Amino acid sequence: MQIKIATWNVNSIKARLDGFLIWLKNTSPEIVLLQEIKTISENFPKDPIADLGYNMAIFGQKTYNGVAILSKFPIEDIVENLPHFSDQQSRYIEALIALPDAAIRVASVYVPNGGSTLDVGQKINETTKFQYKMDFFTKLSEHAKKRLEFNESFIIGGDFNVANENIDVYDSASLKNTLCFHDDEKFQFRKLLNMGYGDLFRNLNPYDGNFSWWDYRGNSLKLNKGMRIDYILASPLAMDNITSCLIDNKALEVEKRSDHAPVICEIKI
DNA sequence: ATGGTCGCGAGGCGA
Repeated sequence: MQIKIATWNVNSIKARLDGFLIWLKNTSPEIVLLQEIKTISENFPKDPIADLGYNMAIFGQKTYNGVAILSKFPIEDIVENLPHFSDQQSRYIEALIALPDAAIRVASVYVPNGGSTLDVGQKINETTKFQYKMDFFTKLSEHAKKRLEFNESFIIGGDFNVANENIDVYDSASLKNTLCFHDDEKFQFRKLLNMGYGDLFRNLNPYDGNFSWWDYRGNSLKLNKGMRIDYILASPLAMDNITSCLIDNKALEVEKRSDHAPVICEIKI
């Protein structure tokens, strides 16, 4: 069988609900990894999503952040938060999806934005936010490394808040070492690649400079001044069975759009 | 231009 897995930073599930439900019905992924749902779990719009045939694992938070996993198949072994990281913010949820004749582990991750980089003249709390981002990445790497010992299909999708290569940003020269394109952030992200996880979009589309996020400000989407900061990463075992990966820009052709586009992959099971 | 535009929640913060 072949299944479709999508990741999407929706920037509030409630503000996005109408368009999201249409997209969900039309796209019909077997598994959806959501970030920035911006609601506590109790207020997540479960009913209309369940009506479309989805089970849900929701790790919400008031006002900010919040991640979730939707699945047409049973959701088991749910992990909330990165192990060994006492996080006040809801940014990581992982689960085992029980497919008919197999299982696949998936995670939805929302890496901290970082506030600003450690360049000269930044405020103390801003450097704290950047350090929090670095710490989060370190714990994510440690956990991802440990998961490789399972030797199973493991998919990590989400908003990593870093563009990895020059073609992943609209102007690599002017953005050099700015937030989300800083060498320290790339180093953290590349640790995941170097230990064996594959960046699906980049592996299947080596030269495509597509973006996944555009700032609401400055008419960025129309000018295509974006960055590719949303990824689907796959463990080596899963990597061998990926058949496609695309960024679904059409999902942003709605009145109330997110500032992120979904990323969708297909995998043979 | 130390701005801009969203979402949350009801003023200012976070992105």
